[in-house]
Amino acid sequence: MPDGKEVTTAQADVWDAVKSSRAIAARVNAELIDLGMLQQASDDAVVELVSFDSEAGKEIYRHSTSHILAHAVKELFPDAKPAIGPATEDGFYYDFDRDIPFTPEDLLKIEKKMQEIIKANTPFVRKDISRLDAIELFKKSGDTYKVEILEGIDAENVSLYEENGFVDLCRGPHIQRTGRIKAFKLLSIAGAYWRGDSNNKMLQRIYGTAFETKDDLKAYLDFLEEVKKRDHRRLGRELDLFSFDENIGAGLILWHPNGSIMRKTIEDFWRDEHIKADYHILFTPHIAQLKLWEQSGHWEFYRDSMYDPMQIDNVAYELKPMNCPFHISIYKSSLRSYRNLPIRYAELGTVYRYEKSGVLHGLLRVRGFTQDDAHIFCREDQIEDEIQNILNFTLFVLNTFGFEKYDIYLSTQPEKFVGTPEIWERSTDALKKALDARGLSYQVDEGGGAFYGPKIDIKIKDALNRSWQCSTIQVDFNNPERFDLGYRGSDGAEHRPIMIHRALMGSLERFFGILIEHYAGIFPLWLAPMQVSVLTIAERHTEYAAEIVAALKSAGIRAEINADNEKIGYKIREATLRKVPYLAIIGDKEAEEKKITVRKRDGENIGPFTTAEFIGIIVEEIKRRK
RNA sequence: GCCGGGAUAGCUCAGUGGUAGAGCAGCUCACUCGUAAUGAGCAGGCCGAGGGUUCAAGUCCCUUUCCCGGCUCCA
Repeated sequence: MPDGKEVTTAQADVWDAVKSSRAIAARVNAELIDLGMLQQASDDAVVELVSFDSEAGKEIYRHSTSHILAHAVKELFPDAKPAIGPATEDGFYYDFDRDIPFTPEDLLKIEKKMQEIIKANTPFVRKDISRLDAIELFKKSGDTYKVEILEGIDAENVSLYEENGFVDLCRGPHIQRTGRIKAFKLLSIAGAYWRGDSNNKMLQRIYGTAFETKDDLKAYLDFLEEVKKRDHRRLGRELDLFSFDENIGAGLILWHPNGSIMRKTIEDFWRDEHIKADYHILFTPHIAQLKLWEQSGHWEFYRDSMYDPMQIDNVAYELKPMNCPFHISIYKSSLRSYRNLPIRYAELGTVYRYEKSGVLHGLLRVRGFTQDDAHIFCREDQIEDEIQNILNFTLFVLNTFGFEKYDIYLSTQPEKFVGTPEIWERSTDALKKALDARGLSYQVDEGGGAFYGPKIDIKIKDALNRSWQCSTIQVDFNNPERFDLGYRGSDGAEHRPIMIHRALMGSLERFFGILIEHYAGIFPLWLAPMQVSVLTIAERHTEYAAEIVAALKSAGIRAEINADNEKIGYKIREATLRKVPYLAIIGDKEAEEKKITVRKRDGENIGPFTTAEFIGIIVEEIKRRK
């Protein structure tokens, strides 16, 4: 039962329970079935009712809505061939093959037709037939995609669901009647390859979502609105942080003054903390000879997303897509002994990758970006300690930027790999131990490691509970081999070091985009591009206000004066829209008492303070980075 | 890269083959004002770029750049 109660299938009891519940389907002996099939369950079966509250329930509910969508499309556009229509995490979609593209107006028509189908409240009827009969049936109706699916199914029998004359191939289960759908909305139209393969035909996908109540649907649509409001591309323009220019090129970012000062703040923090954590900060070139990436193997694997090499003095040069070969070269610039290890090199290294035009997306997917990269060269026996250090360091950095929830994944040896199984086992074990030592729970992605070593990925959750993968820690057995790295051991012999690649933010640009959305542009004081705006009431206050700004600036605070010929309400509004954390308001009272009245971003008034008191408060808050 | 939709003033957008518009922002002037928009005036455009159809193109057609929603991809 949804409430956790289990009952036996004395039919009458079960039906009473179903009637008084919001059940959508049932799970009998762990198998999901239609409610209508409950009668066939044996008396000793364990029955659980599945409602919309469960993932399975949502999926069935939304999948049924997608059937209704297909039914409506079929009625309105008989030339459209249905392909597949599953539920997704927060909705559903259905793919159709049709020569004429659907328009937003079509969507409204389809919604209307769906309402009619729901209102008719006809039952979903399951039919079990042989696979071959089903193929015949769909061949007759010209449903070539269904035929193709059936041809790929490895079973004697399949099930069909029919609802008021509309038949679809489906494993089920479904809701009992179309009237069960209480709230749905079609959201968008997009292209999608048949079976997700870019060699296949492009179909038209209609996205939608469905909920059990109108209120829940509204809450979801409100959430989508909130996502839109926080869109870093929109806030990036509104807060004048960055832009793109058609004349410069797709996926190439222009950092405006406001964005740049924030980036500088982030970079300063990053570099300072790395130096404290015994990393060496590096700078390396943006282009280098192609042979470096031939040697690293990147050219072989990622040629498609690397820019074409350029010929310079008859030598092929390449815009760098990765920083590792440079760090490796620095490692190799001197003989290393076991006493030197670990050596930690860190760089905010800007790399260029040719991303397909269609995937570019604001700051989140670009063609030029800066990795907060580090490479650690260590002995095998140092891996565990190093990973532990990195984990602590990573979580500290993520916390500082306001991310406190994350999912951690450990990826293990894939089918194709370099190195020996023994070293894979030992280092994977070291990663596990490091995670356990920090008391971090994680999921294991079996076989999900890169060919060159196991890795730990950390996905952060933002204020809207959306997941973003930023941090990655990867052990590398490949590059030390390819670049013939060595160190002199205590035994006097030459040994091969292990490399650990690691990024905390991943890409500075992308992380910045995520930060914008996480904070909705309302940045904590230490990051805010303008920290204090000093607003004058009238012209005669300009002089005192300028004194305050000068004092704030000399204390390292980002401050400005707004002595414009405007009313105070206007100035407050203007600064509030720019999300300036503190507004100092200067009028006769303040000028006379040599004090400052302060209005916080949320509208709260504090003070009055002397300039020194106010500076103390601000500096302290900046220091705490909260 | 693929499918679909777009690009008009700094921003948000209207303009269905016949004289390029609005609001906000900007500038000027007046008001010197106490916690989210004072009023008036002015200026602002190669209608993304290139080609074509037409007496006439922001509007129709082709090419191209860039953007948006997805798909595929992401060291």
